[in-house]
This record gives sequence, C-alpha cells and structure tokens, in this order.
Amino acid sequence: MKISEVSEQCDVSPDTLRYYERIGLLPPINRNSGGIREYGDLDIRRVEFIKCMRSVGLPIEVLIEYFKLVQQGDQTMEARKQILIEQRAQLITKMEEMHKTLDLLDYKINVYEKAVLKAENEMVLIED
Amino acid sequence: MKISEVSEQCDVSPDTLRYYERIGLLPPINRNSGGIREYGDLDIRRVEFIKCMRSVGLPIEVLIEYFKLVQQGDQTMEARKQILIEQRAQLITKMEEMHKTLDLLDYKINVYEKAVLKAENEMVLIED
DNA sequence: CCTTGACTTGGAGTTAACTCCAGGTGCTAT
DNA sequence: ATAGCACCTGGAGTTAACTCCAAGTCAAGG
Repeated sequence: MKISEVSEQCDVSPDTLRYYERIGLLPPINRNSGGIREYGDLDIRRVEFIKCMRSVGLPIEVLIEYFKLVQQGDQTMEARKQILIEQRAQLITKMEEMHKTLDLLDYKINVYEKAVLKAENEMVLIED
Repeated sequence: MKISEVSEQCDVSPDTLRYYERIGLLPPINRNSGGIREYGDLDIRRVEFIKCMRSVGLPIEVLIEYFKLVQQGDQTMEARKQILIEQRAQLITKMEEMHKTLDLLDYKINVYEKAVLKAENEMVLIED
C-alpha cells in the first residue's frame, strides 16, 4: 500500500505518516525500486493502534518507548505490560474527570433550560 | 484573595491566571490601592469552572466566546446554552473514544498477562 | 534607611504534534 | 518527449496553551 492509500484508509495525512516514521514511531517503511514507501499489513495495524492511542491523548513519547521495547523482543514483555497498565490508569482518571465535567455541563444546560422557559413565559404575559 | 492564594486554592499558576486575564478568559480583576489583584468570589468560581472545562480539553477560545456572551446579558442565554450543548456532545464523543481505547488496552494487557505466564511456566519446565 | 519578598508588566521562549513548502525524481498517458 | 501527477527530502512554520524572564514597584520588618 502506498502512502496516500494508507492515509485514506487510516485517516492520517501523508505528512503525518512520514513524520511518525522520522521520529521513530513507525519503523522505516519498505521502499519499492523507485524509493516509494510500500506499507505492509503490520505497518497498517501499527498505524491503527497509534491512531487509537493518540485519539485519547496518549503522548507520542510513550508510544515510541513502547515500540522500542517491542522491537527488543520477548524479554521486554513485562515492561511493555507495565506501560499499558500505567496508561490504562491514566485513561480511567481522565474518564472520571470527564464524567464530572459532563455532570457540570448537564447542570448548567438545565439551568439555562429553566431560565429560557421562564423568560418565554414572561414574554407571553407581556403579550397578553 | 491575592493571586498566590488563588493559585494555591485552585491549583493554577499565577502566570496562568495573569495569562487568562490578558487573553480575556478572566475579566480584568479588581486591584487594591497598590495595583495588586484582589480576586473576588465570582472570580474564583470562574477559575474553577475554567479549570473543569480545560481539564477535559475544551478549548480556551470556546470559553472566551462563552464568557463574552455571559457579559452581554440575558438575551444571549439561548446562544450560551447551545455552546454548552455542543460541547457536551463533543465530550460524549470523546468518552466513547476513550471507552474503545480502554477496551483495546485491556485486551492487550490480557494478552501480555497470558504470554508472561506462559513464559514463566516454560522457565519452570527448563529449571526442572 | 535598607533589604526582602510578593507583586507588577510586556515580551520572549517552550512544548507537543503536526503541517507546509521548495526543489527534485520518476512513472505514465497523450 | 513532454506534461502531469504522486512521491521523495530536509527544513521551516504553525498552533494552543502555557511558562519564563528581566526590570520595576511597593509595603513591611530589622
């Protein structure tokens, strides 16, 4: 798969794909005879994984560290697991934060709902 | 309340508080005779609200727009409500994204769990 | 009176994560 | 064979949201 196809399929810009490769978040992608990147299935899966993690704000640095360990082989499994556990914990914290904020938004929206209705009723009274 | 006290109580740096004021996210704070900022209860509540919204990634620009409407009085209530509803929707989307990512993390952690156990069992066999 | 410490300002610097650009190469269709 | 298009590279530019800094003011304590 060429870069534009990957870009299309994964909804990540070609610039971003090249950027990810430069900083070592993606491995050096295989090239065809003309020097054009040819992404394999594993590359695509990695992009999808990165996309999922990035979408919730997991920093690129952490992902680079993780893939560095993956590349070092099986004896780093425990360390990799620890990274995922740590990120899971942070994700849970964020979700709790979001739940609190959601409650506050709901409360405020409700206040406006009531205030707007009240204002409308008063309009009706005036119109009478 | 002086800036350092607000900073302490709300866990926001003095620099950030002054920054928020400069860009119009906080109103011009009252000053004492010496030109020192004196934060009132309303200011504090606004800081707390901002903190809550910022903690889930709601952009500063949106908050500035919101407070601009607040300052324009009651006839902007409907518009303000719409902003909150829109942000609520985006928050829900983010939470769903997070849930998906959480599931993926749980799956991966589980895979490692099994792989590590398997590796340990094999070690035992070798040691035997 | 002098030092200390918290405050002030305007402006510059930082960080993360892209995003864009200029200049160049190489296949492909007319 | 030449025009056009997708791709390449290294490097510069952008954006959001801070964060830091130098130079200055002021009240209080020794």
